[in-house]
Amino acid sequence: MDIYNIVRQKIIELVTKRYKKVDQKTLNLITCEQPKNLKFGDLSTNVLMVLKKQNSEDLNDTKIYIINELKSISLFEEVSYIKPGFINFIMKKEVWYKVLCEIIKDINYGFKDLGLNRNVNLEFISANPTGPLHVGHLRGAVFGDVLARLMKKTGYTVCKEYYVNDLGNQIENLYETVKFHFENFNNNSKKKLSEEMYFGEYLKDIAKELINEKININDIKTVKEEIIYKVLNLIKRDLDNLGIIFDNFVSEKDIHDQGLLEEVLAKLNKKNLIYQGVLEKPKGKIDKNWKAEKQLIFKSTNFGDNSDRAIKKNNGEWTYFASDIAYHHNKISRGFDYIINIWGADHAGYVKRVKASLEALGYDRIRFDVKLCQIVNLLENNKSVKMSKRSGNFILINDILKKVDKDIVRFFMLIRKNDAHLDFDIKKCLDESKENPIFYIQYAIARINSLNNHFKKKKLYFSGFNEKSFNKLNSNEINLIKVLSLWPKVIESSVIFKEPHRVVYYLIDLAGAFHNYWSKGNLDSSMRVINESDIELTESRLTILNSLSKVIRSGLDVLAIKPMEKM
RNA sequence: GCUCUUGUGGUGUAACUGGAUAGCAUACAGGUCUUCGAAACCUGUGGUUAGAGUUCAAAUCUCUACAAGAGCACCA
Repeated sequence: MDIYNIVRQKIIELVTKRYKKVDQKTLNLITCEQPKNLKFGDLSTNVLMVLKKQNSEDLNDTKIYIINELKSISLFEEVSYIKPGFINFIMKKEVWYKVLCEIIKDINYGFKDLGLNRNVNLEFISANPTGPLHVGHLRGAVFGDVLARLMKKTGYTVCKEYYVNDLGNQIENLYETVKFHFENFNNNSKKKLSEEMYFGEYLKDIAKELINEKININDIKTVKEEIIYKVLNLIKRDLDNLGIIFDNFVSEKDIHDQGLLEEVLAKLNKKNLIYQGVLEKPKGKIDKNWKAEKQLIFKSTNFGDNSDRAIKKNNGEWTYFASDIAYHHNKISRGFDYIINIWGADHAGYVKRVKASLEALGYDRIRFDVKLCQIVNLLENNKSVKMSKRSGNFILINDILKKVDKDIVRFFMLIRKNDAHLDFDIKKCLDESKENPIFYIQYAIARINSLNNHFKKKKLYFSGFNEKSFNKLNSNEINLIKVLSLWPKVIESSVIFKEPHRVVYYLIDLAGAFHNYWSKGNLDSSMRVINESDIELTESRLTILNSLSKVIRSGLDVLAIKPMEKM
């Protein structure tokens, strides 16, 4: 039961009844929400201000009409009109009783069907299969996983997908590196890895395994496959340790082998969007190696891109972009009508060209959305840890998970909105104090558990929670229900805007509301939850707190974090 | 040069996508445990980069300036 939505629907009904010609756009502007400041009531709507914009006529009659109609639906204690044009409502207490009953009853409280079974392909991480995952992948990993969880719980059919770039120069280099280790494993030659090769002990391990498997290192095709398979297993191990399971891994090589690039090129060619030409020299950084070369080019500027983009290199090989077009084409032909990609912010410049390619292929009905995650700044001992590929200085996810529990890592990855920079401070994660919001949230659950235990120990007996016992509650308790009533909206906006951090912030708020309530008992003993002389009151309070605990658990579950029953 | 992000108290950030007195944490100054868990709570100081515009209403939209970050053939 989303009380705000119920009232909103009612208002929309009233408006359409009175103004037959009112359009959907206007109706969408009508809001019905809990005001930030509760002195304006429990619920507030801007209908009149929205209508005023559309109609020049005097709205006094409308105002009276709407207010009277709303008064008659028996949800409200009071309906009032205030200055700029808000209508504010105060709920009857029994409404909060009903809201509470709903929260108790509904196992999926807060999760509405928003997706209508829409078929979503959610691609994230897609780190190259050249090594285990490192800190740079962490944020996108958690973001994607939690977004998927949210969408699955709200009626979307979600396929979590990982795109494996198992082609190209990097794989050559990977092969060369392993071959190097393979050949130099037992002799103490002083040869060093060359510029292009990959650092990291894991490749020595893989070389050793290949030696043990007695593989022919010059059987390039088989060896490459074997290496990719092994590295991918390292990645899967990391994912597993983070609690992330993918539904599908797609190989770039497969996309090539299936001839999808040719297929896509033919389509674009048919639309006269392909030409042989020379791209302009890029501005910005000066690269001495740059040469003007004739290439096969896609006219992406026709679709809002800043520059046309090469499809084939001068030597006739496909570009990375070409296989990406084919890959997205492949996603759509597999029946997905909603495509979400989660990329690092360094890929921002890539968005336009992929959008352009989809538009060019005529997929304008497909919803395509890219969420960019800003860089994570890893802090250790208050110093920023810089990573670089060349020096082999990588902080692996595995290293982090040795120090910090996965649940805490997940939490901290969502403590900022995706497009804000994120400082990830290992010391703060380990801090078990009020500076650490995850403990603040967990502490609320632990305290509520503790109350339940006390109640049991005292051998008090439940008399059965009902409206009569509910009526013993005061505004402090009702306020907790008001916070709980926001949960459906938090979920909805988290999903619609793809901003899972909202769940985190809500949980902090909710825990705050609880701790505040609890502490009232320190000053005023009548506000202590357990009151042996009034079982009905005690029970009503526990009912609310247990619902609160339930919503916190439900929120933690979205983040895939285990509740701590005791701390 | 161009494109994309982002500018919110001293610091780190949120704001129901345009709503009413901008929320939270930290820092700072005070206060609260013989009693349900003080890993908590309460009170106070302090903020929307600057300027203009649109609007009944702007942190949010538009323009200009300033500042920070990322990207700009091929490679991934």
